[in-house]
Amino acid sequence: MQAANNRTLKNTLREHELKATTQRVALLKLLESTQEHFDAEEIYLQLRAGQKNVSRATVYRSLEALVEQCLVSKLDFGDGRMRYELSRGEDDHHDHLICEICGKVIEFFNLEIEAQQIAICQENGFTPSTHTMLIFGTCAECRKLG
Amino acid sequence: MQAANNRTLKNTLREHELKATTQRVALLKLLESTQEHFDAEEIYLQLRAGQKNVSRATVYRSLEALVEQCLVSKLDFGDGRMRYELSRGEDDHHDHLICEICGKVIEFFNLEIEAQQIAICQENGFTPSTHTMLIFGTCAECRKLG
DNA sequence: TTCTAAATGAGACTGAATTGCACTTGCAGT
DNA sequence: ACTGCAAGTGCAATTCAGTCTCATTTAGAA
Repeated sequence: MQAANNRTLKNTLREHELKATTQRVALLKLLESTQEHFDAEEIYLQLRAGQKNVSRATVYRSLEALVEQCLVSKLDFGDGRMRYELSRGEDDHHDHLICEICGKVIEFFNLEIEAQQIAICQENGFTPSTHTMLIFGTCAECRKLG
Repeated sequence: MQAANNRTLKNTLREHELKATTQRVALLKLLESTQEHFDAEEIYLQLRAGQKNVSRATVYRSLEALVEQCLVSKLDFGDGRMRYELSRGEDDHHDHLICEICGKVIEFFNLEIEAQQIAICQENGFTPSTHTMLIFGTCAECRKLG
């Protein structure tokens, strides 16, 4: 949404004890500029297309560091590639509807489901840390076209 | 649970238009004998340990065929390997709690969550086909030991 | 028993992700 | 600003799950 400038991005990185390298700033900037869920290769290609010199290894290592600092979320849509999205803070949890036709991703959050999850964990003496919920199917647009 | 004999397993395969090869029978028998969620490599090694000659390619191809026939479910626990479990029929849907310490998997089913999922899909004009829900955390035993 | 489409085995191959190592750079301390 | 060096990067080699090719074998119908 808001286009944070490089200074802000650098500060964000430093606040999380990460060196503010040009590669990391460019990567964060890219993720900030989109609502899409890119995979590592797409991020690599986008950065290259934007005249940034980055290697794949750096993309992977930077993403790992950003995920570790909770600045970025790593998503597994079950197709063999991990996706990444900027996380909007600690309390930004949401789950995903994924269109099997066009690949579109719709985010959602449901308090009732979250509550039930906690209840289920309690029933099983289980202490939850994270959870993921994916609903696959067909989005409205693809349904019309189909 | 019940130990179906080879004859039954062969019939099951034939009912699903799959040739009842020794490899497939052995694979089904293995899955039937456990509540664990093996990955392909574990299945391959178990079959080999049981003096069955099977190749990795056959394990993968057989699992694919069995999943296609809904005799087996393919599960993605997000660690880069797919797990497989015998499915107990069309209406056997359940989700999973996964212990991050010991790897134990607890199955659960919650009608309220299922209902909410349907509601969410309707709100978004989304037609669901399948869904997965994983809750990661620490199981009761590991919590005690921790 | 014979025939043949389907299935298998062995190993080459793919694609995402990781690693080793030499080189570069952000930045803290002067 | 300059310097030192740990942290970060680039490249290429490697790993690892899974897929594919193709020659050989086999289930099961005729």
